[in-house]
This record gives sequence, structure tokens and C-alpha cells, in this order.
Amino acid sequence: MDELDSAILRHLQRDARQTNRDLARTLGIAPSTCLERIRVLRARKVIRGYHADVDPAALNRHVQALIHFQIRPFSRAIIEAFKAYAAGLPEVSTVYVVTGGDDMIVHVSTPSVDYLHGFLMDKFTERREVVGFRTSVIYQHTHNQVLEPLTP
Amino acid sequence: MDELDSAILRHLQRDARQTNRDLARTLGIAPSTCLERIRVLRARKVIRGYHADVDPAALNRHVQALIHFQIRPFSRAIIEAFKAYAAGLPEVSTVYVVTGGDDMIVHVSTPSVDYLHGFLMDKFTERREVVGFRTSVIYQHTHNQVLEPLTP
DNA sequence: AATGAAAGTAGCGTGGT
DNA sequence: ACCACGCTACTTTCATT
Repeated sequence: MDELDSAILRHLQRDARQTNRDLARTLGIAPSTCLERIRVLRARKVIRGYHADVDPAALNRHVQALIHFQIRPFSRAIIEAFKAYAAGLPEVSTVYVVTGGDDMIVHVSTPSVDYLHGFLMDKFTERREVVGFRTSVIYQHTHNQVLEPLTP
Repeated sequence: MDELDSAILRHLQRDARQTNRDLARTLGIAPSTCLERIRVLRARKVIRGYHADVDPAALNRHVQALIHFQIRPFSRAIIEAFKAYAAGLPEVSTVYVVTGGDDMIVHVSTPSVDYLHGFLMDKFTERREVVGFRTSVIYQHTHNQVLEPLTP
């Protein structure tokens, strides 16, 4: 992980579909060198994948929310099972297992407020391990697609 | 947005670097057709971009957290300013503006717990609009990279 | 580890159905 | 709208440094 690798990661986070030639040209290296660097970064799992960023509204997901869960009993097996359950629901985009006031925070996106309400009622209220949850509707969110390496 | 567009989005969310030819072949359409569909989806901003997914640990970001903020006074200008401030910090990956108990939830990733503590102290405690915040350290998180269209 | 050339392959415009 | 063709450009391997 030298400065060149960092530069490659920075550029591929911003635009994953630029050609290898273009990337090599902007970095001032040969295309074959650039290709090999990227191959190694993938093999080392530093680059985990390449994903298109799709507007949720185009997928009929106009209402997003964060759901804060309290789970009891708090054991590894229960947490793992609930995490797997939540992550498998098509409305769910992210599951965070956290410390603090809540045990789990789940990011969901749904067509409407009505759909969200029905979804929460149908999928979570009946589960024994869920002793309580709280909904935060998301008004806006901005995502920083390019993360730089940090120095300790 | 027909079934073919949905299929294209599904595949590009899973792997944004597959060639147009491969995608066309798996969908059973001509490459030129596929290319034109993708071009329109980009022009309509349904596809917002293509991004490499990089392991945060490789960027020296071993400790992630969600920070829950209470902001006062609660006005559009104050919220916008704080959002812009937070989103501009390199440690921050996502800013959610929400309803409910909190006003803003910020996803951060840092090298260590010490770094996180110093970061919170240096960047947030001195800001007047921050009347309180709470930290949830993230133990695990799973992200669903492929979002399907939902039917109302 | 980086390069340059060479072979295979893909992108993308044009025209046709 | 979709497909077929063809030119140009890209990717990728390998010998060389």
C-alpha cells in the first residue's frame, strides 16, 4: 500500500468504469502496470467489488428510515439470527450491530410511509427477540463515496 | 423502466465492471441495445455513478461508529450548515438528517478508539449548534449492494 | 516491479430490419 | 426499439529491462 495504490483506490472509488488506459495516463504509469496493481488490490480484497449507484426513487423507494432496535436476550446467537433475518429483507439496505442505547440499527427504504408502517408491523413486531424499536425517518442523506486513507 | 431496465440495474449493482457484451449476453439482447439502455439510464440519473467498494481496514479505518446529534436551534440554515461541515470531514462517510429523537446521524470511520475520541472532541464539542451527541460503536455491518425495485 | 509490443477482445457509431 | 457490421480503441499477456 504505497502512494500509487492509494491514488488508484481514490480514482476507482470516484469512477469505477474509467478505462485502465485513462487511469494509467492520469497516474503517469504504463497501462500494464496499472492493471497489475489493480489485480493485486482485488486479490488482497482491498477492493471488494464495483457497484453501480442507483437512485432509490427510481426503484420506487421514496421513503427511507433508520430503525433502532433493542434485542433481548442479548446473545451472539440471537444477534446473528436477527441480523441475518433483517439483511435478507428486500427493503433493508444496511444492518449495523452497535453498542450504546441500541443493539441494532437498520437502514430501510420503502415506497411510502404507509408501506413503511406496514413493513415494520408485519416483519418486526411479532419477533420475540425484539423488545422495542424506534423509527427515524431520513429527510436527506449525503454519502461520501471516496474515502482517503487516514494516518494514525 | 421496464423489466429489462430492472435487470440491467440489478446486474450493474452487483458488478459494475462487467463488459457490456457480457451483460448483453446474460440478458439475451444485442450489445448495442444494452449499451443504449444504459446510456439512457445514466442520462435520466437513474444510475448516479459507479464506485469501487474498498475495505475500510485497508485505509486504516478500523473503528466505525454512528454519532447521534442533537442540534439547536433547529432551523434549516443551521441544519444545512452542520450537514455541510460534517460531510466535509474526511472521517465521515455518511450524514443522515432525520426525524425522531435525534436530528442528525453521522457514520464515521477512524483508525482507533483513541482517534475517534479525539476526533469527536476536536470537531464537535466546540460547535455551538451541537447541544448533545451520543456515540454508537459499530461492531459489524452488512450492506446490501443490490436493491430491487419495490411494488407499492 | 515496471515497461512496450502484439494478439485478442470490446466499445460504439452507422445503417438496416 | 432492436440488431448486424465494422472501425477504432481497449485489455491483457509475455518477453525484456
